[in-house]
Amino acid sequence: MPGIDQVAKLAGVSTATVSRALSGNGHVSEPTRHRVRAAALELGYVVSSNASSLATGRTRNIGVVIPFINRWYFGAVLEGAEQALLGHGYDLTLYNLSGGDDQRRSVFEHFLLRKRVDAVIAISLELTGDEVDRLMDMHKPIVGVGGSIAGVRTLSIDDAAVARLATDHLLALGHRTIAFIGGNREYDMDFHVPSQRRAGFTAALATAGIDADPELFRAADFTIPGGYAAAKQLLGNPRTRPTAIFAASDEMAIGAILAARDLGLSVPDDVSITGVDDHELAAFFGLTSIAQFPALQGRMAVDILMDQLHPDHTALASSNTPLPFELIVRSSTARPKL
Amino acid sequence: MPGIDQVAKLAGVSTATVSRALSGNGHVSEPTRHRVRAAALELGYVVSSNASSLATGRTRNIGVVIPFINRWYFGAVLEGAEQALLGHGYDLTLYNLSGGDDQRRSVFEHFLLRKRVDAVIAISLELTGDEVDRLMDMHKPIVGVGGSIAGVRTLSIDDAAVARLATDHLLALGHRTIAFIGGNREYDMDFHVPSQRRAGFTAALATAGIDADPELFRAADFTIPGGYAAAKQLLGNPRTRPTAIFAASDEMAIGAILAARDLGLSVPDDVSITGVDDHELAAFFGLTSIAQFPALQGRMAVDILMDQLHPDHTALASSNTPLPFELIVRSSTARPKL
DNA sequence: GTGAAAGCGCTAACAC
DNA sequence: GTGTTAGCGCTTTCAC
Repeated sequence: MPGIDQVAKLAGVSTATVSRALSGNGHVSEPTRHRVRAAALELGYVVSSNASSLATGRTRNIGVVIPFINRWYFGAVLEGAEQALLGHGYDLTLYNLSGGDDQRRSVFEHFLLRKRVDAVIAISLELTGDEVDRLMDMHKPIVGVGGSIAGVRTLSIDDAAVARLATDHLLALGHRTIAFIGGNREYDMDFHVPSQRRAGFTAALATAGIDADPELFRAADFTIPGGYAAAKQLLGNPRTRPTAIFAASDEMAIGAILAARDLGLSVPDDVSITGVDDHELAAFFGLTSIAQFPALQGRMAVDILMDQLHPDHTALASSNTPLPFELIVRSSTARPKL
Repeated sequence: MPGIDQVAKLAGVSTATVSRALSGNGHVSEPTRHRVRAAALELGYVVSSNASSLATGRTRNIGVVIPFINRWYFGAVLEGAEQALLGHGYDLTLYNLSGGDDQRRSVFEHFLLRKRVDAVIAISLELTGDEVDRLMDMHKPIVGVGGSIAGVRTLSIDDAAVARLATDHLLALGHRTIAFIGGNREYDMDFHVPSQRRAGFTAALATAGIDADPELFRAADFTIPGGYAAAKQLLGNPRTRPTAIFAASDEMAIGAILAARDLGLSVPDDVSITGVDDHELAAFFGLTSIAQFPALQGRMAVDILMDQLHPDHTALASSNTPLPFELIVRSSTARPKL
């Protein structure tokens, strides 16, 4: 493991020059730069990020805090962020907060504060004022994805608007008896995504002059089996069966499609179904969905951070940037049969 | 951001004592230890991991290199590793190698060598001799999951045995015309998992005195849609239709179940289907599967690393540890109809 | 454009 | 059991 001094010796310059030549900070003549590069290459020299971080105060490492890894949306955001960071020469340190409050506290109190990261990206996590303050105190930029956080730059889709769009699509097709599969309490913790989607759903119905029937609401856990079970309940009773279902996630919508099939109902002839996410399986199931673009969300979070970390910094200190979403109509929705 | 010297001042001791008291290395009297802890707490002091790493040469950070994030198996291994590392006070830096050769090279040449990680876990990646050497040169332990690598401590299931077990299950039920859905070249790159599973399949058939019919083999991409398409081909022709399908992954097996349903075939009455993984959806689909335990695999990899990093080090330098697997029989397999 | 030297914040000998 | 001190390997003024 050669050090900077060996490179300096080999190139016949000082360590200061090596540092400048390799980092691009400060002026070095072309010939010198070349000699240094050659020497570094020959020795297989790679800077020690610790020494460099200690000297500069910057780590080129971003902490990403995320509640799940193995759910499509979260994995996709993570993937997007990872690619973007790698492209900028940054590392990504992953903190998966699936372990409850203790773990969350320990991550915030010990891990993130060790000066190991330059900034943090929080995915679908509503940071507490205290958590934000501690990071701010250390001058660590934060960007949140998936909901707005007081005092923090965030990116999020307008969940109520998403739900309204989905519901309006169903209404426009002529549906009047529309069920909603939302989330249970556990999933409402952080940004109340399920509640907000339900609110948008209810609002859209209200605008169309329809009262939301509490019988047509089911809570589930954002998974395929959860959506399946909820839809079975909704669709099983022929007297109260809705002509359409809006599920707050594509996974649940896919579960609903499978439930309809198992009940001998045809989608969309007997029941129209729509979800949210544009999950990788949505096309396969012909699922009409409201796309949000998780990989893009990850990349955007990184862009904002880079902006904040590197002094072009036009940055608005705190604000929420709305994220794009888009109705993708496939074969799971149609006019209701007369 | 208070430094160690401030803590020292407040506690009325030297920085060395603070370091000892906080890290647990070296002897400090109980009262002193308490005073130091109290001072640290009061100031909100957290060690700078950079300074500490620079001084000790250890980072308490592990690099994890993984080809996919958003596939169930990989996500689960990652999750397992992450939990285990957090528990040991280690950070996890994630390198997702989905971007092709250039990215892979850059990760190995620049990122992993910056002395930022103490060790690396490679998931389903067959490291080249060169990649191994460079890491070894830096005295960085490596553990591989998912296949054996020359000179490296690895954990892997015996893919051929897994396939034999699945095939034997089908044979024991009385099936004689069994199709195999494997992987295409792209998925065979690293540890030849698809080829090995195919070999096990063929071997099991041979033992039963059956020649594998090349018409009953289809390559797919380890996804649900891929398995669906392959199964449609296999099951569509009534003259050549197999009575059972063994898919090299649960995702493909689930696709096959859906294909069978779409063709009006009953599972398992008309066709038995089995997969590998015990995917989180396997139970939902009643899929018979060979479970491997990815989260456990991640945890085991971490345990081995901890062992290697901390001087209990009974460690066998290089060897492959077989991983457990287990047949889980559900409702997707049964005797063939006469 | 380049070099000398003073840190960055901590740890680990080595003394006492 | 605790303090002193010399680094760990870089970066960055400040001179020249």
